[in-house]
Amino acid sequence: MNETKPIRVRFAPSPTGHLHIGGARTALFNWLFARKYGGSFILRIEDTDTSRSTDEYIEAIIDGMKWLKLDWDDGPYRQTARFDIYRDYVQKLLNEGKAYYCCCTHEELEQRRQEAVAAGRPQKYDGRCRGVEGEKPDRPAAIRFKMLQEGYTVVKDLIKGHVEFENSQLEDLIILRSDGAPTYNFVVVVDDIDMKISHIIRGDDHLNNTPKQIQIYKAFGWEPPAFAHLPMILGSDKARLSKRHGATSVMAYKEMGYLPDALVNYLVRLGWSYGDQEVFTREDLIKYFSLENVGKSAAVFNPEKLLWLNSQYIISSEPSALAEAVMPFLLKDGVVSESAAVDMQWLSKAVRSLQERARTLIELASSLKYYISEQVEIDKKAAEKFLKQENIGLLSELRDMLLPLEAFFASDIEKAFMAVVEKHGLKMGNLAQPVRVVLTGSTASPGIFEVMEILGKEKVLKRLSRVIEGE
RNA sequence: GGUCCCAUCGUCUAGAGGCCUAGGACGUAGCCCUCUCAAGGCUAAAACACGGGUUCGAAUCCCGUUGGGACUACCA
Repeated sequence: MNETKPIRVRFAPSPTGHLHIGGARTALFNWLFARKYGGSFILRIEDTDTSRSTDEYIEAIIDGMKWLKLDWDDGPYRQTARFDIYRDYVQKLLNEGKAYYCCCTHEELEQRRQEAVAAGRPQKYDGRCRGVEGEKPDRPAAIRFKMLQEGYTVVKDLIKGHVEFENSQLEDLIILRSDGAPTYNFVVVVDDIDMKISHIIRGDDHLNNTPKQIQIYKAFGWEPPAFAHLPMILGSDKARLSKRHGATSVMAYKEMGYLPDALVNYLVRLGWSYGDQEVFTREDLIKYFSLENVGKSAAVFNPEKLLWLNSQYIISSEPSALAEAVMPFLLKDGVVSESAAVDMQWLSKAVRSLQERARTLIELASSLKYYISEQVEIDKKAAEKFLKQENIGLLSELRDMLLPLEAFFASDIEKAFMAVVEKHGLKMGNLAQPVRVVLTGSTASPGIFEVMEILGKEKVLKRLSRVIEGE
């Protein structure tokens, strides 16, 4: 890449909302790039729009980054803390005649835009204040950057390739608002130079901003960083992903019981691939990641595939780690009152039996209920189908066989169970299903002997008796 | 409207001119396994947007058309 400059990349969200799917993917690619090449990953909060930015959203974004385990080496910087720096640079442009005061009001600007639309002309600032350069006017004035109008600007993008823009299409953009706050296209340039960013990896919604920014770099005599514009993430209707497509906040996925590694794995495959491989550890990703394998076209976010990946991560998790991860969900549901009250070794065993049956931690917690709770609520339809009178007798016989058991392992239980089955010339399922309904409340569960072992003799007998006695 | 980007199964993608009878994954359907449900295994249906070139040969290169998206703020 660049032989001389050290690799430094940044994620620069504006705190006007939670960390969303698109932002997280941008952060992830930057993070991977930094980790891959031993560079630095910088977090910079772009809060120059003070009317829309909040401290709560800064916290929310940081929470999201932490949950995804995207650690940064430098920052978070806040642009509102750097306004003096930006103003100095604005002044410099002013002094050099590369920027000018503009007294056009919002209303005037808006009116001229309307007229341009009506006349079918390009909506571009007409540059009327360009002529009246000089000292600061008495009226409120913004400061515009004098955009070069001749020739064209080339963006050499690591993903999109060679992209040309005609300079005459670029307008004199406002770099300092009349209230003294600098604007995005200006501060982003100053910061990326000041923070010695080597590669700007961001969404391709910024591709059109890039030639404007390149002109600002040039006005200062700065060498721009390398650019890499990532394709967008779309909703199912191919429109830009937004709230109406469902959950877009990263933390919403935490609450829905997704594992951060699963979400990271899903996100990285949106626009990037490594042959036919679908599941990657973090180490894999760092090892294999490359901007060269990033695609150019937008990707539709597919919740089904994310769900599948999550199930894969749940299956391959350590039961003990999963038990820890599911605890907040058990507490939230009131299944357990305090985590200290749970035997984690036992819980891990219960979790292990459910791993390949739960796609999210919520599903896991939900199934765990029938292991943990004292009694179980029996599904009405399941009861109608399997708890008929003739089955109650079988349950009673099974209870009699279980009663004297001293060891209550699956193998012991199976012997008792099979004795009843064989005595009546039944099939396994004839007894397994009624027992399953009694013990778990539903017709679907892990293997019945395993369920019984995990529940333990006491709970098993209690639940059987409750049904046999018809309470 | 203008500027820019993009275009392989429904979706994510492999594919860097002959390895393509277009591969994998999710989802869907069927079968196997089986005490249920999963997981797992096998199988199936499913795509190179269209039209012109270039070439002995094009999913791959070029042009156009169409379609989608982004930007077009004193938002970022």
